[in-house]
Amino acid sequence: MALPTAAPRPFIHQQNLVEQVADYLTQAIIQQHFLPGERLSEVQLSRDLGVSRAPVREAARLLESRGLLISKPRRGFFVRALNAVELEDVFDLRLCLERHAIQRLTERYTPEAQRALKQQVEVLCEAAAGNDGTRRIEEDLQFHRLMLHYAGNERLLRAFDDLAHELRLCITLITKTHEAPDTIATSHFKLLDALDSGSPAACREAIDYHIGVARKFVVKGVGETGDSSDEG
Amino acid sequence: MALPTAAPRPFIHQQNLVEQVADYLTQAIIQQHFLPGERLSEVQLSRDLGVSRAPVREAARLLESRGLLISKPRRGFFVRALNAVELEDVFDLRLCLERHAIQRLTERYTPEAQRALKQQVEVLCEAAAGNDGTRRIEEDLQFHRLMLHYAGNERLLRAFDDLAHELRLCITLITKTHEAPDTIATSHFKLLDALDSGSPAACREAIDYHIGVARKFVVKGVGETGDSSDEG
DNA sequence: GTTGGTAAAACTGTCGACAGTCGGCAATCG
DNA sequence: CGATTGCCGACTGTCGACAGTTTTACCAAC
Repeated sequence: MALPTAAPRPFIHQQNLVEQVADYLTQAIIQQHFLPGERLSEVQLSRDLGVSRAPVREAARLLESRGLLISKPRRGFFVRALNAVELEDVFDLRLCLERHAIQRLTERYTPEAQRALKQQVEVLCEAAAGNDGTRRIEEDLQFHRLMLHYAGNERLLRAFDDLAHELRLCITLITKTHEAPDTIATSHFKLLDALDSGSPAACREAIDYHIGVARKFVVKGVGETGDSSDEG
Repeated sequence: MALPTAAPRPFIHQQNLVEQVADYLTQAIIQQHFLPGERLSEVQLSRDLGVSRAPVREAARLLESRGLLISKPRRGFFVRALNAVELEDVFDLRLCLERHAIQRLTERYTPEAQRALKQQVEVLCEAAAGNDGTRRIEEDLQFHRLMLHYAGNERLLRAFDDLAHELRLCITLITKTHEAPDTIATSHFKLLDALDSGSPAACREAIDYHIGVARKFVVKGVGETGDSSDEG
């Protein structure tokens, strides 16, 4: 069974201008080089990147479908600005998907899945100890991707991946408030314990707690930085 | 809707070419004017529609993000072919989303929502009595969209809308086996009754039953027509 | 100082064209 | 006779350009 390939490029040709532009824009947005609500000029971008407008437009469409950009006809593309309500919605949907996933997972919890998840938690803990905030987030997401993957519904995983782009957006939006390494470890080990117990109720409780913690962190962060509510 | 079988009017005049092309392609795919797995030529399409390749490409990207087309680098776009497993996954995800939605709905079941849903069921029943299969499906989906809407999470609704495109794909794929009008009515009235009762357990049971029925119909249909074995 | 109108600038939507690449076919070689 | 290789056609990826629209800047009037 092929492990899910998370972010950038494990393989495959990167001679694709569209993908390159999309990656560039994604990074730029997540790292806040563009402010939320900011308008992106196609000509400006194509000049900066040294390509024509066609691949820029296609990449922008791609990011629009991922919820990172918003297109307004005859106006152009704008960086998605999440307000508090939308943020709650994102985490609520995440809860919806992961509850379902973990329930399915209890019905097909193979030793292979157990091993892979445990290993990923270790990787995550290692990453959490370091300073690279981006990597910590990616390893965290990768753990959840693994859960979704072993839940045995690829479409469910795709839905999570779609959502993950927005998750990155609002998580890195408040990169200052990051959880302590031991909190992360505890939180994920609880998930593993619940899965090992085989009890759906315990799993549900664990995932509710887990996502609730993450949600609280982000909501708190938005409260501190002030929510970005401007988008006509 | 006048769908061109051989030679469409080579001219579409309205503002948004991309959306028009996307709508045209969506209809054409759903109504099986293109077979699953078939390759779509950009030049051919742009010639037929009387537009340039740029809007065709953008529309194709859009449909790719909706899961109706699949892009292979340097090869072009292919009509998505769903196999049995993917089909199960689609309905499982639908179950995931609607379970969550109906649970939320019980917590905020306003008279307005009640009225709107009831009215939509009546519209649906009326549509079910007629012969227009497409309209019946649309009104059915619209009822569920309303449920998702009144569940109060716009992101959840968007996830459903994304999925709905694939639902249409596999439902109309087997348009012959359509449910009897009274079955549709009964099934939806059960949902309304469950919501009126205010019991989350009853709601969950109702939605599980409802989607289970729909799933069975489609799975049966695929079994009859033979599953469209997929893309390499 | 503010407001309203007009004109210029910038931008998006769309188009046609060119180059690199892929798949298929046929001629050639073992 | 089967496999390999070179060629040909078709197609996608990308580009620069044009037209219509939106935004902005400027100037005049109150």
